Amino acid sequence: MENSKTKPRAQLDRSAWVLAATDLLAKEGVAGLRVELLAKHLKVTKGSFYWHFKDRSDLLQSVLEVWKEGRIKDIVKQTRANTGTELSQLHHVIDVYSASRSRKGMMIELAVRDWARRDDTAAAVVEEVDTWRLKCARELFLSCGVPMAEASSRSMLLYAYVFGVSLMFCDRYADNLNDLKNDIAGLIASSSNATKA
Amino acid sequence: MENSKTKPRAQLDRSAWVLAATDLLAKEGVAGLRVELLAKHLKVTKGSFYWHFKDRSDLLQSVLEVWKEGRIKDIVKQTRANTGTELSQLHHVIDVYSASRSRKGMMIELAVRDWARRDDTAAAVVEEVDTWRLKCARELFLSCGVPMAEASSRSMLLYAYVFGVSLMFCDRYADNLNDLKNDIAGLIASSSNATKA
DNA sequence: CACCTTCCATACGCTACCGTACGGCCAATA
DNA sequence: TATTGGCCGTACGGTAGCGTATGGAAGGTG
Repeated sequence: MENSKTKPRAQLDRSAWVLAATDLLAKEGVAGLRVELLAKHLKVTKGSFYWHFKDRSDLLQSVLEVWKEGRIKDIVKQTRANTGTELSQLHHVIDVYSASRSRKGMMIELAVRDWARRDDTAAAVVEEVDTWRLKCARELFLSCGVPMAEASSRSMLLYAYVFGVSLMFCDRYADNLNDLKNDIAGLIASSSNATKA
Repeated sequence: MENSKTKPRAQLDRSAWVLAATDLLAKEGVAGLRVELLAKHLKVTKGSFYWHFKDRSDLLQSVLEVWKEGRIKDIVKQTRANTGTELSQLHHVIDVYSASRSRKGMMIELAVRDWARRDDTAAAVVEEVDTWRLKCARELFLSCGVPMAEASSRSMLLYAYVFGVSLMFCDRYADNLNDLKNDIAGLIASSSNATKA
């Protein structure tokens, strides 16, 4: 019989560790993702950790892998547009990836990207995820009738904006932050060549 | 007589430490900014460090302060536009702050912003710098004839894009990266209401 | 020359962390 | 019930980093 999750003494497996590690990564960054601290969060000792993982970098590798798969699955789901609704789908993507929407997801995203600035493995993962996202967004723009070059530019602008705005503390500027974000979404998505939003 | 900088045995002062610390910050992030490592880079021991600084956080505080002053001075310099050239001035700002232009400056910027995600002091500094930058950019847009709300939106978009694109590894995507960046700059700066670019 | 101030080196204790060795608990199975 | 293997606790050595204490070199000043 499988482990019932009602059991107080649930055994930990790799995925539980990776999940908790991702949480800690979001809060503290890669440098703060330490195995003994993580073990304390999971109410066990590192003896458990070194049973499931060869070493710390083994965990980090798994965190990256799981994050990559999740992000790729997510982006294809979010950009699967029904014909004729591509424009609203674009706004949906901007909205979903907007910082305040899923704060935790964005914290992970930023931690991974900062990680990637100094680690080639993480950089490769980020690059792969970006490639998927840019590809999906570009196709949405193309479906809206935007020409190829502009579709590429707007896709890049879209994601650069989404990540960049989460690096700013814009929560403290505008009284009407939602209006401002809607305006910006309009600037990114509304094309001069395609259907007027 | 003051210390001549030609002396091989130049005494270190606070600013020399802060300068080197900023370099290390750019490379390794806040977590990697350690005093003994920094001392090794400066070919001295930490005995010197603790003469000039009370502790590590004293150094970090100074790094933040110096960075803030430098960024504020820089932004008012970069956005001081002659009448009639505001639009080209906007493109200039985008170009200057673009990632590949001043790689080192952007690495510092990203390190500080990641730092600010977990430190309130750093967050306050970043917020102050952002306020200045947004204000200066907004005024440029206003000078171009863009209405107030749109000027705010475009300013936010501008900086979010600039920081965000430096988080992406776009060097590996486009064969014609410059064209793509120019296109994006056009999207940000060219307004539907103001003078056509 | 004697003396003081400035700046740095050395040595120390302390903590946090990594990875390993090994022993113990518990459930499943024969 | 006896045994086995999966999972975890404990203890250890080793490293890196922080901050302190203290001594020493170099240069200015009386």
